[in-house]
Amino acid sequence: MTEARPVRRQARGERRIAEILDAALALFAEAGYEGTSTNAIAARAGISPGSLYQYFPNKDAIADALSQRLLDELRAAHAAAFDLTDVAGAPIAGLVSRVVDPLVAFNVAHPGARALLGDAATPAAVTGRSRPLHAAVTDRVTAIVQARAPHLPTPDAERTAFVTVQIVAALMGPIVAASGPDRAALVTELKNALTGYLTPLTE
Amino acid sequence: MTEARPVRRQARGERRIAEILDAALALFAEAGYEGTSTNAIAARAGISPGSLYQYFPNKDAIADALSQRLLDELRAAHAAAFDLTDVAGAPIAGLVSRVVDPLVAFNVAHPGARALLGDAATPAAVTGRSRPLHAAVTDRVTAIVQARAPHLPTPDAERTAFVTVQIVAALMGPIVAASGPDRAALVTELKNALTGYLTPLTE
Amino acid sequence: MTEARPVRRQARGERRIAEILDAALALFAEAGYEGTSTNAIAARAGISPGSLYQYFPNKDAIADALSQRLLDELRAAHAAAFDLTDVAGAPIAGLVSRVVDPLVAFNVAHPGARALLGDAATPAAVTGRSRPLHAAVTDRVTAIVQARAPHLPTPDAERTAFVTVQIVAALMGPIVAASGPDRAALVTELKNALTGYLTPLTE
Amino acid sequence: MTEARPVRRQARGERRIAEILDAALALFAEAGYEGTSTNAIAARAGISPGSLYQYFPNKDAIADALSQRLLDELRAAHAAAFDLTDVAGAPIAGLVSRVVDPLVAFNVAHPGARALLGDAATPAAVTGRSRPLHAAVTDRVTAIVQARAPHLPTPDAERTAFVTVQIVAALMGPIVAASGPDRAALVTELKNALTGYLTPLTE
DNA sequence: CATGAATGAGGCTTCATTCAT
DNA sequence: CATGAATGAAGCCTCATTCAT
Repeated sequence: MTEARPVRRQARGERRIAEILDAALALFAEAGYEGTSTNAIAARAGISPGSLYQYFPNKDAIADALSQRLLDELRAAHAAAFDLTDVAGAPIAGLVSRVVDPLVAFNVAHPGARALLGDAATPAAVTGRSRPLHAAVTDRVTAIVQARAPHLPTPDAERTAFVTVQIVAALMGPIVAASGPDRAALVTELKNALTGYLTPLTE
Repeated sequence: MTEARPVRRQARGERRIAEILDAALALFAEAGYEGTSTNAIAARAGISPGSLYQYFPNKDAIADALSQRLLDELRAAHAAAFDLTDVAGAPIAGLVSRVVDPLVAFNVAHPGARALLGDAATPAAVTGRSRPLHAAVTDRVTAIVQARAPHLPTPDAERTAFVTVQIVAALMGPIVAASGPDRAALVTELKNALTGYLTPLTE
Repeated sequence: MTEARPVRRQARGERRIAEILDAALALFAEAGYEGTSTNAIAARAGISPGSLYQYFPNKDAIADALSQRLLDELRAAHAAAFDLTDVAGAPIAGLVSRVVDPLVAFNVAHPGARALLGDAATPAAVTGRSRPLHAAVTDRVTAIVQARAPHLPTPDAERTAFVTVQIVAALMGPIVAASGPDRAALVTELKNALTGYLTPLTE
Repeated sequence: MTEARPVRRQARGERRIAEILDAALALFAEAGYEGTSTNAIAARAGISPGSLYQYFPNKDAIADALSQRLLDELRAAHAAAFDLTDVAGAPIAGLVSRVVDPLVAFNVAHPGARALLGDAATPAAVTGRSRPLHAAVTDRVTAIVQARAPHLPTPDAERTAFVTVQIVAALMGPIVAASGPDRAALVTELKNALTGYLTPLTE
């Protein structure tokens, strides 16, 4: 019993954090980062404004923690769906599917992730926050590109990965927003675009 | 005297409006839409806050008018650089260049257009504002797609145009932000991506 | 008429500033610096919180401006009541009266000046604000001390002035708070203390 | 078992109280009364906020208890260093030293006492708290004054004591804040001032 | 039609205090 | 009696918008 407490306490704390991040994620998705007030996050999380600050020192920290959480989830999801061992000679189209499908699933499961993925289009300087999600995904894609096209100089691989991620990010919003058949169609387009873009690199 | 005035007044009014939009464009580029205050716009435009509201009913209206103005300019620029008459059998790569180059030139000339182009990634619901620029560009691209691939059903052509525009928009930010050689490299990537994406449609 | 406006405008602005400072002075006197909210100052000044910030960038600036205003008034009052030309051989007791009386009159006329005079006892580090009033008065007293006791090394004169001002400041609160006869008695005590302290320096 | 506990409990309680007051004293010295949060006091005392309120009903009560404790300590220190039996015909300068030295020692040993000594300059009405320390010291000084100048009417003796204490308090801050040689110089000045002030009373 | 002072709601954050465990 | 999460009022400040001049 005396041992159970810290656990339960800690558990409660982590649940609270999760609730706050859930609330923030939902609101960021609805109104963006700037359009979401900390009081609104607290209210949505079912706590008082003061409580919010027991878990996060300020609004930015919430966004950062949310980014981190999404990043972890994304990493886990992607790792589960994709391993780098058999990339070598695989056909591009298949690779693209294996990269895109988990990403789409993830984003559909987490609408609002995009608000943190941080408008690819918006310079970080403007928002004042970094975009760890983006960077992490780009790193991952760079690795895949280099595994598949080993002859490509690193800077080129990085640029390719960057462009790829931008394209994916650009279409993820519409994909998430679309309903069943439209979504599938957009996903197909995305894959076609990526395949068309990446195929020449390996020839 | 009473007859001469309206003209001059109107002229002055339009100049004022242009100045306001110039100011807004610059500030949106620097700090984003939310990060830009109407007072700041007025100050940059060299007028008082009260005067600003003589020309625009609210902040959103400024963004809308700016979108419209950019749209007009873009349309004009694009029309000057591109005509639809010889699209029929032209090679895709060339077409892509003819579409992309003026767009890049336009965006480089108008950094900040992107703040209005409205983060392709950000649903209009979030910003609360529509994205006429985007829609107009998409229409234009749809026309080109249909001219080049007449057999494509209209919905497909529209989707293709949409995806194309998303891709362009997604890379325009980095392109504008990049310096000389990096910018050129990114433009090349963009063209490659578009060419890779669009070529299969005509086969 | 067209010329009158800027003047009236400016006049109104300065009146507003004066009203704000009056309100701040009264409230600082009642509740101290920390105990006084900017909203309270605005309310007492009969304006909205927002208006307050049209004239001052933040709370500290109000305190600083108030210090400056009090300083100016004090300087004027003291200059009017005291000149340095005949200090040389004057008897200390008379000098003390000539210094103390205007100060007392000033502080009685401006209760609350003390809140800015900045609790001699409170290190500036704590309040985060400097104490220009104090410094100015000390400078003035240093000058008088050096005029009366020319042989005194400067550091000693400065320390003497500092101690003098501390003593005056320490008793000014009670003096201002006291009623007629008690006040007079305290003023006499203050003068006696200063005379007793300063007389040996000139022998 | 039930009988043994109360003692230990009480002992522990007093130790807790002492720790809280220690923490409060340190923090008051660093940041002043208003600048010190109860949570900070609890943290510094190594307990939880809730526990703090088990010992004190509110923040003011902490300050009051601290005042009381300082008062007791001061009384003890002073009683040890000074007895009233031989005051009668003693030279003023010596008396002053015997009063001032323990006070300085005490304040140096307890920086932060001043925050409670309650800015001599700040009316109690402002802080909302009384100043028992001040009152007690004044009583003590009144007794000394009356022992040394028996002919002085009580009200005069009280006023003299009050002024004396104000002067001491006014210089105690700078004295505590000063380093070695500067401190000594200030202490000398303080003694000179008091001697100059008090000597005439006995003639 | 210009001006710029005025407005006041609302945002982020702190903190004295309470309460469930 | 300890804990520490929870509370919510209040503080400072910003900004879209209005209004007197």
